[in-house]
Amino acid sequence: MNVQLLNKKEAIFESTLTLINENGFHGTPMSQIASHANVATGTIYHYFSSKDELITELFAHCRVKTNEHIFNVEASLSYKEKFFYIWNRLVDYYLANKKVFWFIEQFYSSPYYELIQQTKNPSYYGADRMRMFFEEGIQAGIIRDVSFPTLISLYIGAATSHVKMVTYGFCKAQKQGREDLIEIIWNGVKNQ
Amino acid sequence: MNVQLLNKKEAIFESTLTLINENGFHGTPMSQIASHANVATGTIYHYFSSKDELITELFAHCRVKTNEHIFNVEASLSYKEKFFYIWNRLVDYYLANKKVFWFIEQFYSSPYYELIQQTKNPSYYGADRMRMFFEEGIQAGIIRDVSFPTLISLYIGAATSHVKMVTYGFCKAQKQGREDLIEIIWNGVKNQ
DNA sequence: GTTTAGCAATTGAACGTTCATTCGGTTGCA
DNA sequence: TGCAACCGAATGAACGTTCAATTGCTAAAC
Repeated sequence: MNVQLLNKKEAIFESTLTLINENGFHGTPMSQIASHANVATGTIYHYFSSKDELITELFAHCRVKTNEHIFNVEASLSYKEKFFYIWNRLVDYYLANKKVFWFIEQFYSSPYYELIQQTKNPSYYGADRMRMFFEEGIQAGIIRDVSFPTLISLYIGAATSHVKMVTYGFCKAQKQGREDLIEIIWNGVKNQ
Repeated sequence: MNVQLLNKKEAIFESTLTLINENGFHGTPMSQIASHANVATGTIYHYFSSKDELITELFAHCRVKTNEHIFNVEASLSYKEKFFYIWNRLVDYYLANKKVFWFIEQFYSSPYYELIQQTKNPSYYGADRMRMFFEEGIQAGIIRDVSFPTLISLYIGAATSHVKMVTYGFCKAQKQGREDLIEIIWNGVKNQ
């Protein structure tokens, strides 16, 4: 697969992301994706066997990209620093890539997600590194032994809620709110 | 509008909720909603002018029902007790009405939400009572003076994330996790 | 160095289906 | 008598997908 082909697939991904953000899964015909990406309708079916596969693969693609970005962290940092750093990287990434954020949100809360949960494709699971990171902190006695879903609910839940607030325009003093949030979570989960 | 009519409208709402949960906004034809609700297709158009209006009104309906439920709280409780009580009511309500929860989630992350944000219909705003409740705590000096979006991100964000975890089947020890969550949030926002 | 075969990439019109919406007619209540 | 509620077949537009035809590239054959 040469560069040109990669570009076409990327263009299809990018157009799908943009149009689904504007019009939703329905309301985004393949023909529209095609013309937005400057390819013919049939070309999409050269890369993806169906609209469902296109959307499902785009989801996996977004997850991989997001994970690559947020876990790109200096090993020399202290655990606490990493705890803050990764969270801020996540919020930054979503704010800078709102289309990715909303596509993932839309996908999670749609029946699509149940479909891919049944498959075993590891690309769909993004939580492994997060789990490892939390376990590292628990085993070192730095954070409390709280269950993984609880930690995720706090850490990821607060990050996504914050991004939603900013996107909806409910959040004026963004910087202060962000710092408060992650500090409250840290204080809640750290030992002592 | 007599009782029979209310029942029909309720039946249409209920069927829409069920089918959209299973198949999404797309994948749920009006004809299917009609037969599931035991009415003719045309009847839906007697109550709603379009599919979009049906979905938008269903959203407002769900929000009102949810708010009615969670803010039904004993005035005699202390602020801290109310803080815990309302949060648990919210989680309970969503867990007992998963279809409502997922419909709201799907709606929020879809382009529908942007549409209704432009309207001035107060039914669509569910945050007012939550804001009042937080302001009450801040003014009484019981909770820290943290911005409203920050409080919402923690309080609602953690609740919805928890419900998602349970629904996805990631959350085994549900009871402990719930208690940990709201306690961590309380400790993070209370004064002293 | 040119030819040629073959396959991947690409096209967009055409197909068949599905779906939101309409509408002319019926029922039932006031 | 009139009007609201209700019906469901009919309509027409939109959409996912297919496919026969074309282009462009690569590499083997000469």
